[in-house]
Amino acid sequence: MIRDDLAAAVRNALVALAVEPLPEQVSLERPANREHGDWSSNVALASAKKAGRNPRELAAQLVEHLDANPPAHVESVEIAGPGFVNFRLAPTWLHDVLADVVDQGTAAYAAPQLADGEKVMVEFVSANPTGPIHVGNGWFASYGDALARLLARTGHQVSREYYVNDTGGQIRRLGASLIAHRKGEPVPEDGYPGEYVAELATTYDGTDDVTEAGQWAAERILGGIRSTMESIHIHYDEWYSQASIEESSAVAETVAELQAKGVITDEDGALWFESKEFGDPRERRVLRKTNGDYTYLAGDLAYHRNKFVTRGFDRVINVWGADHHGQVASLVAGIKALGIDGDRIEVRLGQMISLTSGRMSKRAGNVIDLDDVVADIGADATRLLSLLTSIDQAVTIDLDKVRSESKESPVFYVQYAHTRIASINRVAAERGVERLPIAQVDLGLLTHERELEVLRTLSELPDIVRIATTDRAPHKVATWVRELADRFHGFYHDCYVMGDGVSPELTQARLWLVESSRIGFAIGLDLLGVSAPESM
RNA sequence: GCCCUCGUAGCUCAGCUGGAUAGAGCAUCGGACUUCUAAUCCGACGGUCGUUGGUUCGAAUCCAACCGGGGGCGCCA
Repeated sequence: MIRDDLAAAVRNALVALAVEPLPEQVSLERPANREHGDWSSNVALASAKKAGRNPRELAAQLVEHLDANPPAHVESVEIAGPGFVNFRLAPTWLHDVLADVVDQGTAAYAAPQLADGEKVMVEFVSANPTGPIHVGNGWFASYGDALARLLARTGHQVSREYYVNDTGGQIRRLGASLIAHRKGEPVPEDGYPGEYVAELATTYDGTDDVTEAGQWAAERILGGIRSTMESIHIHYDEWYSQASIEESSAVAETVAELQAKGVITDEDGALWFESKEFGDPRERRVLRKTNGDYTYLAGDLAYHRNKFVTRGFDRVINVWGADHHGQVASLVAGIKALGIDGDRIEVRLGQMISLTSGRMSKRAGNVIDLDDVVADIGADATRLLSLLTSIDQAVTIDLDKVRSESKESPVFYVQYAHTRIASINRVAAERGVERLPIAQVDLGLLTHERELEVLRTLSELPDIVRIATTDRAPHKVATWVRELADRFHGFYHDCYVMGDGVSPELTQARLWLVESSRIGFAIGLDLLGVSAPESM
């Protein structure tokens, strides 16, 4: 990598100049402004003070040294501003990038191995099976799946999981609603008035037991959720039943283990977990109620003990909506109390998704089913739309706008760029133009600014993948893919691959540039779970 | 009240482990189709980065306070 080469050269220069102490890292970045060169280092600014030197003088000495011993591809080194060291490179460094992309291909390019097979579970959505999932759930679904894809690409062994809350009060309320519908009675105040319940009621032939009815309905609703997930290409490895945990001895065992560790107190016949000792801002939490029932927290702790201890996951990432924020501290406290390193659990809280018509609520009747959106704009647009923004952002969706603009959406923009690649290859085949082995092609002919922009963008992908993974921020990949599409459209417009006086040699070089772009799109779109069509 | 989170262009959002003149799409206005399909490209317009202080050579980015939006503080799940 060019950056490593440049960093090494700068480091050597610092050593030669006897700079003490040497900075731990020599940072090299791509300046926002092209006039500042291809790569820039602030090392003189960053280390001058500690070394007791003047930043500009240090920078000048660095430049002098680097000028005398220029790294590969470097055309000039300049000092700028308060003490930046700017490198101007020959386009050959980008030709190396092209060769590198093609050489490594979709499987290996931009696949930094950040872990050595670490077993990580991503649990996401896990919406109660009391109704179809809505666009807000879909937002987190796309996020969780894309994050799982990133982790898989970077050397993690990933498992996707949906925790099915198929027991408890909301299931009984669902059952009560179902029975009310069947009897033609009004749905209870705290019940589920949705039409889907009425529809289910017409086929329910079980007893009037609310639990039985609720479980029956939940199973059917969950079936719908599964197919909705499949429709946006999300495949869970496990649909883990809360009931299965609670019906097993796992909850009692977990609480007993905590008791054995002396972090449980018994008061008024209830068992309390002294959670504050483990970082919970709340003093303590009930694990077993006076009536003998275990609380949700107890079940959740048993579930997480199962994830770590029984199933042996090294790391667990839970993707939750911000409305579950209150649960985090207690859960983490409980995990620590069980003797599990708190660093092994991560809870990513996504900000709430609202509609321009207000926050989605069943009462307000403005819940939009994910199915409807997928039917409207398609799986790809649904996924990319949600992956364009960070989950830290509380977004507002204007559904009418999404529908009316879907033809001008980023999805079409990106996919259209990809189809242009296919189209170039198709026309090349029609005209009998064959791509020669890259070793026989003079990539040095690629000097048009549009060509170089494409290659610069491709050069950034490995960093993007790394940062998107460590920041748990797949939207960075989406931003990158859009940029690649932007660059490629520019190239397509200004640089014909065939005809129009383009020499056969230049055609060859450009065909390889097209191929490297194809690889870039393939990697980026696959990480997002968006398809890369050959035609539209 | 306490805790978390967000506040960037008319709208929807990038940029945030500090870097040099803050970006994109949409909207508005104006250009480019005999080409590998214009679902594209080029240009213009548009911002005291919520406010005020602080740290720093340098702050949209870090810190503090305040203002505003959202969320959370159950023997619900």
